[in-house]
Amino acid sequence: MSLPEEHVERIWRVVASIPRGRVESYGSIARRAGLPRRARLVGQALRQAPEALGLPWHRVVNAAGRISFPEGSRMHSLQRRLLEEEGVRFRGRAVAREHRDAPPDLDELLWGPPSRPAR
DNA sequence: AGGATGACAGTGT
DNA sequence: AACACTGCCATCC
Repeated sequence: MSLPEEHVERIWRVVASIPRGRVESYGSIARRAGLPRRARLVGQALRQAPEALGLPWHRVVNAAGRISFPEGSRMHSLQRRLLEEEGVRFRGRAVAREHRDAPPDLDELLWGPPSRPAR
């Protein structure tokens, strides 16, 4: 089986939509691309992304908020530098919470999205 | 053909 | 917080 070009492009689009100064996890990106539970595909799609696209690949971190390249590797330091350059701060090895995707709160889980029309 | 390998994640301890 | 284990799936020997 190969990774359908269609999937790859949806992933690229989602990554392109991550605003400056914020980060998003592989899993979250996969979900938003309509590929739930397939976080690994995000990494693969990113790996084969042409440089010319100018994707903000550095805004993609793992679920723990940490950079997935090995510590001390070139890619790791590059990613960290790019993030810090756009104002992202770290707490230890993880991106500070203020830059991560907002966790769904209990109210929303129980009551559903606020956009639902009131009776 | 089949096992190892990842730019991962969820759950359990 | 750090492991260990399992699910995941395209790629690469």
